[in-house]
Amino acid sequence: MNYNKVVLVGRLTRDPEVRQTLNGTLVATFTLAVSRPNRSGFEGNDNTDFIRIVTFSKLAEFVQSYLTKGRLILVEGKLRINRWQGNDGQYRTTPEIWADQVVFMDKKNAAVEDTEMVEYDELFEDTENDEPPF
Amino acid sequence: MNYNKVVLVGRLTRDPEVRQTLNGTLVATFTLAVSRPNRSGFEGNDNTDFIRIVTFSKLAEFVQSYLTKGRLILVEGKLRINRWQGNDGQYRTTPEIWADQVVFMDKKNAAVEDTEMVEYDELFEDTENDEPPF
Amino acid sequence: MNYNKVVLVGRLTRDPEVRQTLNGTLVATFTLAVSRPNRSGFEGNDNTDFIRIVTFSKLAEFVQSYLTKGRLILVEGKLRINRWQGNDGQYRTTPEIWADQVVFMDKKNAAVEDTEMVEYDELFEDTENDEPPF
Amino acid sequence: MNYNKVVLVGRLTRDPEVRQTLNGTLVATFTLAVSRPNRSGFEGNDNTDFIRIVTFSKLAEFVQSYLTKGRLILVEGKLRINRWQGNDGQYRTTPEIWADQVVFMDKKNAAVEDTEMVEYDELFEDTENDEPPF
DNA sequence: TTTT
DNA sequence: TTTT
Repeated sequence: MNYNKVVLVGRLTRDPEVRQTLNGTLVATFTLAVSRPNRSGFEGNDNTDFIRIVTFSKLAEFVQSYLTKGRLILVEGKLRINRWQGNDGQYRTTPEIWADQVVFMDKKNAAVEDTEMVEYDELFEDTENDEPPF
Repeated sequence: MNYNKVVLVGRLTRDPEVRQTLNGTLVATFTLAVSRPNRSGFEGNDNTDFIRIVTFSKLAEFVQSYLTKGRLILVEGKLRINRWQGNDGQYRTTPEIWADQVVFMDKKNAAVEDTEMVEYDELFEDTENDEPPF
Repeated sequence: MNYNKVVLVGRLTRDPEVRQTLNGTLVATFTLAVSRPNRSGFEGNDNTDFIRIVTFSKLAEFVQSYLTKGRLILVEGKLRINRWQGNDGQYRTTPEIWADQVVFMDKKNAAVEDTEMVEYDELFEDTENDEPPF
Repeated sequence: MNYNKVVLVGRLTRDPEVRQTLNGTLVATFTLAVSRPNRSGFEGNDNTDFIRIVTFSKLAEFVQSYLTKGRLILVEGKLRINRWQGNDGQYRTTPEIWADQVVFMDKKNAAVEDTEMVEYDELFEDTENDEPPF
């Protein structure tokens, strides 16, 4: 009965960092600068949220291959709040987005999801006629 | 550079209809009644959008097994505008949502995505310590 | 208990059309071409949804002033399914998005919502100190 | 060219806290427990994100009047990452959602936005006929 | 610590 | 009828 969805558009503050988990899964992370619209409805750069994005597996490969500092992208994913205890015994809380989709917004033609793409169109090759769909 | 996302919460007007494509893919469809909030910000049932939802494969199985008339659900997917020609030669346009996620909102505990779930938590079993995540 | 949200990124197929309702409200409409990602996860132009967008009042003014054919924008709004009876007595159904936010994706610096922007930052000018926010 | 949108469904961990800013704006805050779906696609309560929600003005009044511990709600808003310096000189980062819409998911009929509701339907009273909308 |  |  719960749901968690985030959609962000912003720019990478740096090139992504790539590492691997113990079991070999590729993990690519980066920070997205998402500026807030100001009073006039137009954006300023005075107020910006810097949001950590985490990607895995195929999507991490895509990130590693195509994303670089300064690129404008759309990220879709889930907000996760990590809670951990510092050396001083205090609990801290750090947010990150576990992305499941990345779309370029600034150059040509690319979007990738963290899933196998289903070939929907192929399913219906036989229905190219004049019948209403329902 | 394009993106298409829809999130709806509403009730099934009937039990889903299930069929199969020529190549054997399961397809389950149903109509979601999504009422519009009225002037006071509270909902009436006088104004309602009836939106056709289409699901495939595993998600269609889930829909077939669990969804029934009247249930309250959240649907996430893509808006598709089908365009087809009627017997009178006129073009018509019918909208539908190709769902990739369904979440129950009215009973206990269920959500299903049209993808294999990645075992994110398992990836990090080794990192349960006091280090900050970044 | 219902909810209806759409987020689209695509290009205007033409310049917006502007008109007024009987009571003087400005209405600007246009069609957004939203192409579907193809099998490789990269976009093609073979498959595109053409989606009618409707804006009112201030947002319509913004659309009239800034949007032109070919521009890449993000639109947020609600999906509405209009149902009407044709001359032949048949019922038809046409979808449209009633937008409440438009963001440029292709040039510099603009986003507008169909509401007065609240000056959140001003509310907290007094809290610029070292205290945690909660 | 930036965008920031979050949609969450979860339960209040406590009754909201209400306060006022120096200039008199009402602020209501609460924590939303959003559980993550587990491997089978069904939810467990072992893994939950606890997400701080902030509301202002009219929406804060609504929250104060209607929301109580345990209620299931949908929240729409923006993700903000606050950065502040602790007594130890260390920088911390705390996430919160600045909500602009709240919808009940567990009882009857309510949704409120942080804006004046526009009377769209009234605008078109004169168009209740058999004409296609475009 | 940050992007345009 | 359609955008890049």
